[in-house]
Amino acid sequence: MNRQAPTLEDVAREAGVSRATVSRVVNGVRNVDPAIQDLVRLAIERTGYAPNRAARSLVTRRTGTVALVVSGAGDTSEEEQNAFAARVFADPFFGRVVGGVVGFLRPRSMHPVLMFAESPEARQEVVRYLRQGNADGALVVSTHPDDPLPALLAEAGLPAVLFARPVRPVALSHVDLAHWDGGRLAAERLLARGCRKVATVSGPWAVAASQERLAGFRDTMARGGHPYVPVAEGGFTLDSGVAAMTTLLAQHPDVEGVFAANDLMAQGVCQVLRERGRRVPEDVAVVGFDDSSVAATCRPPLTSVRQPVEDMAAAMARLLDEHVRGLRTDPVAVLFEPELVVRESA
Amino acid sequence: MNRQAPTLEDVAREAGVSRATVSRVVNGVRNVDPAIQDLVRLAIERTGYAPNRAARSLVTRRTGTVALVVSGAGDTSEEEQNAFAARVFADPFFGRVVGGVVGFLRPRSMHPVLMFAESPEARQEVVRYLRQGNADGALVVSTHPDDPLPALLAEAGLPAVLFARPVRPVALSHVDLAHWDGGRLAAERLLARGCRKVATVSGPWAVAASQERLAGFRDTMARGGHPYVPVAEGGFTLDSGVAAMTTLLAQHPDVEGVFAANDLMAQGVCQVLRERGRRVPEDVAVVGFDDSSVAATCRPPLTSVRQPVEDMAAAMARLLDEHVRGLRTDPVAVLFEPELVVRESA
DNA sequence: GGGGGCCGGGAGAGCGCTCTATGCCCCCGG
DNA sequence: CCGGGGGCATAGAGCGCTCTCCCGGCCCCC
Repeated sequence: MNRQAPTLEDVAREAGVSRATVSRVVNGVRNVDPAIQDLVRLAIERTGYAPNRAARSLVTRRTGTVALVVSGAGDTSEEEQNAFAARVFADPFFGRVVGGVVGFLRPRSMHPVLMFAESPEARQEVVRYLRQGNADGALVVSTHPDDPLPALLAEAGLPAVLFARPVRPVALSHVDLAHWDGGRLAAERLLARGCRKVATVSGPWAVAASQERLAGFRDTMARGGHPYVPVAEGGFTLDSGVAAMTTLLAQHPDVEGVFAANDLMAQGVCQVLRERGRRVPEDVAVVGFDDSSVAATCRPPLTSVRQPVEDMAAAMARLLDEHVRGLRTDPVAVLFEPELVVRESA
Repeated sequence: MNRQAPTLEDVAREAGVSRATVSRVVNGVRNVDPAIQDLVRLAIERTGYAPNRAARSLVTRRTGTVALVVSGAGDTSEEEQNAFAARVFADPFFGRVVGGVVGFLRPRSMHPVLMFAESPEARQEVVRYLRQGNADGALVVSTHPDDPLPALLAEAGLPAVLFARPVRPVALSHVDLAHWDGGRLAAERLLARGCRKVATVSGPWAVAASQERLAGFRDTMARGGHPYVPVAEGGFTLDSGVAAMTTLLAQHPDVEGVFAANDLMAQGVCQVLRERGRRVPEDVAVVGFDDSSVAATCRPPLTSVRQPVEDMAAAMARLLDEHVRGLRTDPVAVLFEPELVVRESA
């Protein structure tokens, strides 16, 4: 690539018009004589012109880029930083988020830049990145309830949208699921199957979503005549599901139905049950949460409460776009409804 | 954010020096009087200055951004496009690639923008994106051997580095694994365990890596006195591993060792074996490939041929950086050595 | 037939930064 | 005491684009 990239000036000269006219054609604004439009388009074709985005965004103050930030908790050690990305994507959830975000951005010729904010320095880097005008705003997916990044962004007045409602209120828009209803759906399914003895593996206490799923589940079970439901806390990982179910089974060997707060843990639950000689769903029915890819590949395939992650991620991108363009100024919360997907496990 | 972001000019005024001096301090070049440096730094602090990247890259013709492209095959239908991202990240492999890339980029204040090129339009978009100067170059991970993107990039003279050697030679640098040696390591392990009857689940024929892993495995088995090794072709997915193993087991019920060309398929292999009443590794030893996260979470944990994906990804980023900065002009191939990680499955 | 509005196009001023050319000042040698 | 040189800062010219004026011509209406 020795030859310089053609500029607006070159195209203008080629077409025999002014820079401004070419710019108008490129951006499709104002009325330009159709004949001249063709002339310009031809010149663009001939010169192989591609508008320089740096120059454009220098004046428009827009970049067409958004930061997609996966934000961790406090202070991840230096060594763990490299593994953070791999760990994050080990959960099929994030692939779906990326898919949803890209689905919205692509038709608009926008692009996501991937950032990880699992340490104080990394968080500062995110803020700096946005302040420098590298991206128009941030889509933040927190893996930890105490994530300080949202507050940092709000404080700096940077456009951002969160996945899930933050524990501490922050002046940012977010999307979320009606977790309580998700818990309800799981309970209704187990009740409908006639399960008498029911237990649940919840997510981490500190996570609001865990609490709500649990509340929805318990309230509904109570209404169905089962006021007491044993709970074991998990950490949304397969291993934690195994551990929680092992505990539950020791205390309640006669369990007939289990609700796990995500599919990964439900998979662990199934493993433990099978190893202990219980058949799923004949002896014990299992309901998962998320309807992620593991729900389908699990043995047996999991009945799961579907979280429309792609739609939620797309909505995040849409909200951010509206904030960036000034179409929306006040923070807003968009709530999605879960749905029960019945497979074999319950 | 109503107040305008401070500019170099503002800082210069605040510090009582010229724009150029502030620029020198910010970029740490040339000799600037230490006293004045402090003065400037103080002014930067006070004004909360952050250099505008668009303006900078307009003159430096560098962006500090690289495109991380996951490139598919031919023409994915419109509906599938959204799911492509999710499918891609369902393979733990990509999470590791992202981790390796970010590990290299971050210390240099560079960032990856995620792109998917699974349709002709999407490929054009990648080329356009780079030609517009949105990113300095591309890191390309192809999921399909016939991927036309590398040729497109080479033709346009855009800096790019590939993961894995392309089938059709292309004037681009790439990193790759010594796949043949990987196959050899798997064979040696099964031979050392005394497996007599051995079979293998290969990757797709069209993929060069599959061929080489298979060749290394077969050649080594032959040298060990087993000239005939049954093969079933898989597609690097869990389902395809299940299907392939089902076929193999039907034809060779007395199999004692299985080499699967990646961990996902090895997991499928283990599932089938367990369902058919075979114990792993007591009855049948299983060796996987990649040493991905599923290798550790699989039951039993998989003995696997480790592919240093993070290192390879980091090397891609480093090569791209060298190409972009003109430190390297001719394409180069960097080869990595696999390593056997012994767990329980073999 | 003349004036005002409107439409299509051009000129030029920046956007915020880098970097070259230039100038100032001080120190040193003759 | 003067000329020369080197360190350190400044001035200013762009980088490629958008966008606000502004101007010329045409149409329409009175």
